[in-house]
Amino acid sequence: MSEKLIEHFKKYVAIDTQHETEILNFFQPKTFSKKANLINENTYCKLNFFITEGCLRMFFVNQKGVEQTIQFAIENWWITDYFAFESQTKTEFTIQAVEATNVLAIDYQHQEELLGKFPQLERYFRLINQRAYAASLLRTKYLYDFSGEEIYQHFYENYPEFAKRIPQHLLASYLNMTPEYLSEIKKKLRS
Amino acid sequence: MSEKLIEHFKKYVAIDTQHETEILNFFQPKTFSKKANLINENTYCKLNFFITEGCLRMFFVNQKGVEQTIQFAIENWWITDYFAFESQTKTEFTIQAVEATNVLAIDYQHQEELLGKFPQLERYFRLINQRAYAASLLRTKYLYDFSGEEIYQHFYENYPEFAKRIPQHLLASYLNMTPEYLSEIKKKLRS
DNA sequence: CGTTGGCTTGAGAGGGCTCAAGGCCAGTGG
DNA sequence: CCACTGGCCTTGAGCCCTCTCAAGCCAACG
Repeated sequence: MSEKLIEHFKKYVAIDTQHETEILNFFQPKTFSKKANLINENTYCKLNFFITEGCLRMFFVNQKGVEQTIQFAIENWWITDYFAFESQTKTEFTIQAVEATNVLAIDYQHQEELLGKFPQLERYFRLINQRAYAASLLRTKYLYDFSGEEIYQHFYENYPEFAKRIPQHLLASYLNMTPEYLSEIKKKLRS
Repeated sequence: MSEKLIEHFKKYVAIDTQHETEILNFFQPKTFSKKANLINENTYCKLNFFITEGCLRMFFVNQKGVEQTIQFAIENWWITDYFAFESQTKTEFTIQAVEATNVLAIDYQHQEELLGKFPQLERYFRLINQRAYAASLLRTKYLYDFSGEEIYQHFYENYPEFAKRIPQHLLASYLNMTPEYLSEIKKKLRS
């Protein structure tokens, strides 16, 4: 399971084989069943998660009381509320398992220690963050430019297998529309 | 002018005084007048910019042919299309000066060289990217949760001086609404 | 086999858009 | 220094995309 993380590191930076175990020792493997919460809204966000298997989502409860998913994460992705994680404050988000999920968790102090000991990982995380940031901006672009129908089509064409993997109402909440409206769009596209 | 960059580095990592000049030599100071383009859509995005004075915006032309601003950047911010910058591909965005603006520019190769020579800057950029990413997610949250009126109010309450600094139609395009509708909101809030 | 959660359908409503026109101010050239 | 022009902001009417609300249906699960 843990090899996935080392493999992922190695896509970006060099890691000595002899250090692999030491690096992995900084992490805590955890398993969560479907719908379990990894981090709760309004609590301190102490952990950063690397997903080795499964799928997580990050959501908040909007003014109307409805859960809005702002992010999904699957195998080989990192997820946490970086703002709360870094500043050691309470988060506005909940991170929840969409499926049964295995993660490697690391807390802030261990992460700092790890980065101090293996500075090349600063580069790894810089690149990861940069990508995540770029992806987030692209997402904003789509939300600005596309109608609901186009957003769904775009998503479906680019991630067909993922669209099937998650419940429709979660996809709707990620695409920023009601489940009813998503249903209507799908019907329209079918015909 | 250039001291601003060193100062900014020093907020996050340690820099030896004796290295400051060497570091600054990696950068090229540039000045742009209002409405000048720093990077054009559909060209290679070779530079990363640190703003020492002024204000830039990043926009794309949407399907209807209208410019949509997806980001502003002011003093002490970095801006580029990281996706195109990192992958050396053409960008979908234009970066333009909102006011007369001074920047320090660095191209991809020089940045890599700089990071190789001063690895502590990997940490600096990791933290910068992490913040940018966190901010981008928060922005998405606001767009998901708030109505146009609330988005404007929120922006105005949090950045009153900035709201006055930029033209209204650019603010409208950043807030994802038409200038006409922004005008209507302002009228409503006035009364 | 009954209950519950998720998906679908449909009618009605409204937030935000489009289009078109008018007014105001700043910058430019004479 | 003044007139003119073009860009920006405002107003209003009409419309459409997407939401709300309410009901029905189906599959999964205890």
